[in-house]
Amino acid sequence: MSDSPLEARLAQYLTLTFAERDALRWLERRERALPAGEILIREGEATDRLYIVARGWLHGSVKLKDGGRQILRFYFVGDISTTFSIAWGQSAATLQAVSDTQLFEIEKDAFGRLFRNHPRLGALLFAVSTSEQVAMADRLTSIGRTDGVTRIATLLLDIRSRLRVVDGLDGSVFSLPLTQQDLGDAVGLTKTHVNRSLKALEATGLVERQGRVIRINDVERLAEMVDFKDRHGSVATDWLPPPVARSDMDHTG
Amino acid sequence: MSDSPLEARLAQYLTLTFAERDALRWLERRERALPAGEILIREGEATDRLYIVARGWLHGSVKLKDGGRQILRFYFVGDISTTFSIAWGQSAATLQAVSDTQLFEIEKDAFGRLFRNHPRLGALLFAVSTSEQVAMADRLTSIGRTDGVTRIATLLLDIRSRLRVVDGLDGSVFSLPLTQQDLGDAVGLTKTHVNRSLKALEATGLVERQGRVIRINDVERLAEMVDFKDRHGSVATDWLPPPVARSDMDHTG
DNA sequence: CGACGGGTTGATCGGTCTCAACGGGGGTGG
DNA sequence: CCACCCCCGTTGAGACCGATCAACCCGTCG
Repeated sequence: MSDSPLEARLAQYLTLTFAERDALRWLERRERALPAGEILIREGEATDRLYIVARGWLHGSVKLKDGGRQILRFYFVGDISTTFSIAWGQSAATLQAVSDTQLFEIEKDAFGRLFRNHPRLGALLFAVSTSEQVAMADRLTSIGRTDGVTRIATLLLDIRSRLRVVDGLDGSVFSLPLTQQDLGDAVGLTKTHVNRSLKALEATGLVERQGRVIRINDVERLAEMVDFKDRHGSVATDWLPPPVARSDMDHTG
Repeated sequence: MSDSPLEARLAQYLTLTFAERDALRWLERRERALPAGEILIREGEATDRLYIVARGWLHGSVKLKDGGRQILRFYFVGDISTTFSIAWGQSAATLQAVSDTQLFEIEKDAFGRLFRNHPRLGALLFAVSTSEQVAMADRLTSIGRTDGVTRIATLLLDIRSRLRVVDGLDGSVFSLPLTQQDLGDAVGLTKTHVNRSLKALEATGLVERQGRVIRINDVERLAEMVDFKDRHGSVATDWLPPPVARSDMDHTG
């Protein structure tokens, strides 16, 4: 695996300097494979590591008092698992591979040095993190105020949109290796009702299923119907500080 | 108003250098008052500004297709309104003052320069932003999977916890200048059901109300009952890069 | 071949929404 | 200064969405 997922992601927003690209690749040295279904880290477990997704995807979840589970977000190629671990010495969520996954493992220290050596990247990562926060706010709205069909449709559109950015997914057909229970844990429905909602979605003709392969027949219309906003397309970069001069190149901080 | 709210907030996590404190104060020059109920910026409106809360509090909300409203988060003293605006040229939410508010207005450019001149602060702001994201994830869980009483109780505990950090609130009595409609928009309930949930909460004896003043009689037990986790207490700073040397002091970037 | 996990469907229950009405308090205009 | 009104809080009755409980099917795997 020679491609750098994080570099590829950030390069979508910004033309990176050689030094910046170098620094990003420097982070991505310790590679690790994680088969589908395996758990990377558990809620509450101590850690000083972060992970960059290089292939496949994962989800982050928490256990509820009543034994249930809430899936909080998904991690796709180029995402960094800072959300639930960087602000504490332990993980605030359980990270589990949805599909076969390839990861780069990095120390929090090295991530910190990135802010020091490449402040423009630090600021860009801040912006990306913020856009993810807005995406989570959208999910909050979806879960809090809309019915089952809308929640499911919104989730499908969101996942498709992410896979598009990340896998270069061209059309509107994608594999969704989640059980209906998983979907329910993500949108706050029981598996029973997820099933009914999926059926109802299919009945509109806008979505088709064949096993765990999803086809969205009319993305525009479905997005309009459920008031979906794509937050993953772009990020403002006009406010970023200039990149550091070449002579400042340095990995050690 | 001579105190620096952002400096005070960040100093809770870290001993700041003189240069860092200076840089933070440098951001807080353009002051602005906003009376309770006034709108700072509307969803979709173009902006290149951020705001630091110096006094009072606000909330950020979005309009729904059906005419409803979802309150996404609250902003307290020391918070920066980066969430809904820094990643785009326009605001993703409407910001409205809950109480009489004092703000510092800053340009996104100046915020960007902070990453350049004081990378340690940039990294710290990243960490703080991430912890807010986890707090939002908690709300997602609360709204998605729990009943009305629990949602309201969780919201009350969260607000109290924030006011504590920020206003030095000592006990468990605080003023809550929100209508029951507002509370409903925050937790995803109708005002009718907010009222019933509040009544039910009072019936447990754990919470009292007198008008819009709330008293939580037994914080521990209530937190235990609704599985509330306080995310605002601390932030890991061991991974931050070292502060810049004194000679690097500079506002212009 | 039996066990198991996931998908599907039906029946019933319950929490929340909707619709509706009323009361109180504070602000406004006469 | 009083009357009105409007917003907010409160309470009730009925409808509805999604949860719960339960059963059955199917494919896979041991």
